[in-house]
Amino acid sequence: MPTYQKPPTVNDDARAIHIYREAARIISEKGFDATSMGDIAEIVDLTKGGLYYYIKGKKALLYAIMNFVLNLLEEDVIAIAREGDDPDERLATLLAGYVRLVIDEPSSMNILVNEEEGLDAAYRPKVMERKRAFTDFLRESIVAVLERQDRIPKLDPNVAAHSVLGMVHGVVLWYKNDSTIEPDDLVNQVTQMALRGLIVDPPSTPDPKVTRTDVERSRPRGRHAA
Amino acid sequence: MPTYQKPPTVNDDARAIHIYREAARIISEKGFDATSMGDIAEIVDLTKGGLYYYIKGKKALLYAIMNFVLNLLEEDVIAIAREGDDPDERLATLLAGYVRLVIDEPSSMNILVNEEEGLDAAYRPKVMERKRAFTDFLRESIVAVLERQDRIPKLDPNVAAHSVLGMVHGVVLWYKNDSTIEPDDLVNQVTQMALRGLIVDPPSTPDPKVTRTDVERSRPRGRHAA
DNA sequence: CCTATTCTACCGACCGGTCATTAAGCCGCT
DNA sequence: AGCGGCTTAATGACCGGTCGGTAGAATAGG
Repeated sequence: MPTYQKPPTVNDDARAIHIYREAARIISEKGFDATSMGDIAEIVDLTKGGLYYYIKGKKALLYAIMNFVLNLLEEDVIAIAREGDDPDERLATLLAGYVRLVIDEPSSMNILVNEEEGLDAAYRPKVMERKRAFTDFLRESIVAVLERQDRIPKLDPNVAAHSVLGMVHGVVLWYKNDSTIEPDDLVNQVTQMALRGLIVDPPSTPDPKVTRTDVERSRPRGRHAA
Repeated sequence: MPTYQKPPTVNDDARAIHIYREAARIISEKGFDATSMGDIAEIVDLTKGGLYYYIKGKKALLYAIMNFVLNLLEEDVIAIAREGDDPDERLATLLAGYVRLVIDEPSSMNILVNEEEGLDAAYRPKVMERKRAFTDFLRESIVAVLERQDRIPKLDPNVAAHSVLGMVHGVVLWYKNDSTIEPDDLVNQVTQMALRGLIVDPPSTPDPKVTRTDVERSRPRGRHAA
């Protein structure tokens, strides 16, 4: 049992993060199953064996990526939306923040949404619970808005919530940053479309300053994190 | 060049169709890569080898499933929407038909949307072209509607089209037929939500009689079809 | 300051297993 | 007898994961 503990070097951390991000990118492109550990090793200039110095296993890697983006979701989107009092404003903030997250972290978000079957059975419930918490919050926010209107025909909050989710998740499948439309514009348009589907007279999209995703705060930390 | 053509027997055809549909179901549940030929053989009561009497290969199977649902899309959704003259009505018909298709054929639709990476490079362009044609038609239908309004801020037709697509595709991920909401209801609500996002004063959802998907007309035909 | 030891970061070979695909042959029906 | 419909068995590719080993940097001892 060594008494000396080496302080964590900056480089270790940077290397690990680099691996997580590159892995997320390639997994998002090719799919989890179709991406081999060799593929991942190659793009971070390691051999497969070397990769296992940083990564516990393929399943753990997937779980780590999902946790990374779930942290962002809770800290930078949900928490901020919770601060709002007015239901309309709250929903608008929530939606804008969520769209921004999808734009800022398309790879991880894509994986979170589309690769749940690849999760280890031991991890799955934890991820599902956190996803459910978000869906619940979104649905409640929608209900609060719908209650102040008398729409005919009645809109089922569950249908509404999932429709909005689908709309936002779809962004990851087609939006490329180099296209003609700016990220801020996209956030605005998608948010407005969703709100108009729900609210008769929606507020304008909130100021983007509060919705910018803060990557640094939620990255995976330490070796074999997650 | 044979002069005699064996007429297609009912049984061959029925068995093949059964295989396609069961395969679509299980692939949609577990994902294409995670579904082995053994899995598919098992649920249709064959051995892996026996399956190859009906199927040319795994890639061809995927391609066949996609073609099956693309045929439905073109024959039962696009064609009918094209008949409408009024832009608002046309868009409403198109959306309702598309939602209905997603509800009627969730497995194949899920595969069409989410398993494109698994396609053989030789097949991919053909599938992409047909998907693009649908997206184009949807976008044009949206443009025709938007042109009659003066919305501020301007809605990008591309953003609008893809948002609507995402919304509808999302249905497949959460809607279970045994839930409290009826399929007709769901078609109505999703269509209305999408239209409200686009149109100030949308028409009501069209009569469902014209939008019921006709499976028999677009199934894969013959041995090793596709 | 020099040497011995330990630790970090990584390599390359390899293993057990799974998978898609194919070949050869068997069985029952006509 | 012959063929359609199927089974059994084998093959080769690939994959996730393990392991022994090692160059070199860091640390400790004298």
